[in-house]
Amino acid sequence: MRCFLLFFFFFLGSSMHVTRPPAHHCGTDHKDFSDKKHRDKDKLKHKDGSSDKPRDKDKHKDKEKRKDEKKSFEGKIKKENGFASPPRIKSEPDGDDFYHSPKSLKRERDDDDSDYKPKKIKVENDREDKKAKRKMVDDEDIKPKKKTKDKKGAVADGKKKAKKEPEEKWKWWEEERYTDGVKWKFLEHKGPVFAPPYDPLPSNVKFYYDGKHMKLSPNAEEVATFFAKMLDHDYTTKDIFRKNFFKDWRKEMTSEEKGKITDLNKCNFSEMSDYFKAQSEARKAMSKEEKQKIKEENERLLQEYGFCIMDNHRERIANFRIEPPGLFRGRGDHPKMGMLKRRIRPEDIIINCSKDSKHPAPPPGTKWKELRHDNKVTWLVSWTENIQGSIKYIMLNPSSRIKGEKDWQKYETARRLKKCVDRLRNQYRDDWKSKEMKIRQRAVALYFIDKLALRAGNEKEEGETADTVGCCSLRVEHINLYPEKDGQEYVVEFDFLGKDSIRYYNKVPVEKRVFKNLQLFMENKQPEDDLFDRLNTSILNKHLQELMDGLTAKVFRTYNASITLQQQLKELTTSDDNVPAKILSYNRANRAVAILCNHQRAPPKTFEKSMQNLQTKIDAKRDQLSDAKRELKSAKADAKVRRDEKTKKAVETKKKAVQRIEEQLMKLEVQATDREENKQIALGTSKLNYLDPRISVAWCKKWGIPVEKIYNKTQREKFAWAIDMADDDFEF
DNA sequence: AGTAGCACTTAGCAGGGCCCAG
DNA sequence: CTGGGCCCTGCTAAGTGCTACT
Repeated sequence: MRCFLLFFFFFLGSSMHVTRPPAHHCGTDHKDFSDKKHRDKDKLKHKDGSSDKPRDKDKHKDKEKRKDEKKSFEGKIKKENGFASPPRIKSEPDGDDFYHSPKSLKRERDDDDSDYKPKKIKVENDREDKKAKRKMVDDEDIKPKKKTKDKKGAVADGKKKAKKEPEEKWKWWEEERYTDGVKWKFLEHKGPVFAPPYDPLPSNVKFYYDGKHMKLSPNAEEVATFFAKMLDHDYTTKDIFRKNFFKDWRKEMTSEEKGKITDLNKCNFSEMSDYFKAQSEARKAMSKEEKQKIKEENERLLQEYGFCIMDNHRERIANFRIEPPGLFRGRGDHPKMGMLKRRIRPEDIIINCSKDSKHPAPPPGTKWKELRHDNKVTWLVSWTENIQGSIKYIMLNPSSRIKGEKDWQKYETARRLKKCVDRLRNQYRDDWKSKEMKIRQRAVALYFIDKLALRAGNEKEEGETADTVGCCSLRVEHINLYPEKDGQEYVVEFDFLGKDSIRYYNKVPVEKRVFKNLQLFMENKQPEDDLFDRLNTSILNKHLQELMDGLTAKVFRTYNASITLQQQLKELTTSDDNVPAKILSYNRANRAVAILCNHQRAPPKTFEKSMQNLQTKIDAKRDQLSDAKRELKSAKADAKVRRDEKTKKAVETKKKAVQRIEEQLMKLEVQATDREENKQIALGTSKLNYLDPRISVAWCKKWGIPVEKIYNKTQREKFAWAIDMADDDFEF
C-alpha cells in the first residue's frame, strides 16, 4: 500500500501526476451548459444478494451535458475578493462603527442580567495547576471534563484585565473536557462588525447606457459598482455570470431604470472601473502616517470585536466581520455565479451567548433577528446567506480551546484507526468477493478512499452548485479501465473534478479483484450513471462506525496523510544534513502528502520570473565559487613556496571563504529545487488540516530544528498544544 | 432509507505588508 | 533606502457528517 505513495513521490519535480487544468480558459471554447438531459432520480431497488449485477442500465440522469470531446476541464477561475471598500477612518471616534455605538443600550435581554457581574477572567496560567501533564499515549482518548471550575488564578474584575495580553498562555490541553455536547458554560461577545454602508459615487463618475449618461438610483448604482469592480476578470464575460448578474441587478432598479436598462451589453461601467482603480492606487500611495492610522483603527476594532470571553478566557474570534455584499463567484462552473450576494443587516443576525453575559447590542434603531443561548454549539453569530440559503457563522480562531480540542481529538481518532487499519483492510478485501452488490461497492469505494485518499463524496443538489464529485458520487464517465497500460496490469484512470473544481487525474494499478468489480459496476450503464449506484456516504459511514467508534470516511484522509508524513520524514531525513537540507526533506515529506491529497494551487504568476532570478543568483554564486577556489589554489601554492605565517593564514582565510560560498550555493540550490517541486502544489492545506502537528514537532525536536522553521506564528498558535506536549519520541 | 437542516472542517485565492538584496 | 517578491492573513466557498423527521 505504501509503496504507492513512494511512487507518487518519485515523480516529483519531473512530471506531475496530478495535473492542473489550464487556469483560465473560459468563454470561447467553453461549451455552455444549457441543454440538460433527463435524469431519473429513482434508484432501482435491488434485492440484496439476489444478483451480483447492477441492472440499472435504464437509469438515466438528467445532468449537465458534459464534453464529448475528451474532457475539457474548466480550471479554477480566479476568485474576486475585492469587494470590501477601503478601510475608512472617520474623524469621530465612534463614526465608522455607528452600528456599535455603546450608547443606545436597547438590549432585549432578561431583566436578571441587569446585575450582571463580570466573570473572573483567567489571565495567566497558574503554575500550580500543572497537574500531571496529559500526555496522549496511543489509545488514550481525551478525558471528558468533569467540572470546569476555574478557581485559581482568576483576577478580580477580569473584564479590564482580560484586555491585557496574558503573560502566559493558557494551556487548555492540561484541563479536563466537557461531556455530552456542552461546548461552553459562559460566552460573552460584542457581536459582529457590519460591512460599511454604501458610499455613493461622486457625481463626476458616470454610468452610460447605450452611450448616454444615466444617473442611477443608489441601490442600482451600488450593484453596478460590484460589477464594475470585477470588469478585469474573465468571468464578467461569461454568459451565466452576466445573465445572473443582470437578473439580480434589475431587481434593484427603480421601475424607470428597469424600463430603460434592458441589455447588459449596452452598459458602460468604465468610468466606475477607472475610479476604483484610481482609488486603489491612491490607497497604495498613502503616506506612512495615513497607513499607520488605518492600522491602528483596525487594531482598535480587533480589540473590541475580535475577542470573546468563553469560560473565563479571552479568546480570539476568527471572522468577526460580516461578509460585505457583492457578486457571488463560486468556483468552477458554478450555475449561480454573478448573483447578488445581499447586504446583511442586524435583522438577519442570530446572536448566541450566555444568558448571564452582557448581550451584544444591535446597532441603534435596529434589532437582532434572534438572541439565543445555546451552549451545545460553538458559534457566536449566524445568518442565512441568500445564494444557497446556507447558514454562515462567526466562530473562534483555530488557537482557541474549542477548536484546538476538536483538532486534537481528530488526530487521536486517526491514531486509533492506525491500530485497526490492517483488520479493516483485510475486511474490505474480503468484501470484494461478497455476493451482495452493495457490499462489494462499499468495499471498492473504501479501497479508493484508503489508497487514494479520496473524499467521501456526498450527493449534491443538481444545478445548485458546480458539478464536482468525491468517491461515493463518482460516475462511470470519471474512470477508464485498462487491463494493461504502460507495462502495468489493471490500471484505473481517474479523471474528475473534486472539491473546489480541482481536477483529480491519476492512473493507478489496482488489484485484479477491484478491477473486475469495477467492470461489473460499469456494466450496462451510461457514462453519467453513478459508478457506485448502491452506495452513498451515509451507508459507508454507517458501516465504518460499526468497524471502529468514531470512524468516518474522512478519518482515512487524516490517517493516511499523517502516517505518510511520518514515514517520509523517517526515510528522507539524513542526520548529517545541515538545517536547510533537513528542511528540504521536511518540505518533500509535506509535499508527498499534498500530492496524495491532491492539494493544488495555480502556479504563482511570478513563478517563471522568480525562478529565473534565482537561477541567475545561482550562476553568480557558482562563478564566485570558482573564483574563490582559484584564489585558494594560488594561496596554497604561494604558501608552499614561502612557508611563512602570513601565507598560511591566507590559505586558511581562503579555505573558509570557499566553504562559506559552497554553503551559500548549496542553500540556493536547495531553494531552487524546493520551489520548482512546489510549483503547483499547495503545502498549506495539508499542514493545517491533515498532518498531526506532533509529528512535525517531534521531528523538530529530534533534529534540533527550530519549530519556527516549520510553523509560522499563526500556525504555532494553532498548534500550541502539540508544541507543548510532543516530545522527540512522539509516534503517530 | 431518504431528506433537509444545521454545524463544523477543509479549501484556494487575493492583496498587502514585510523583508532583503542591490 | 527602495523596489520586488515572498509569505501571511483574511476571506468565504465548498466540503463532511450528524440529527431529526418522514
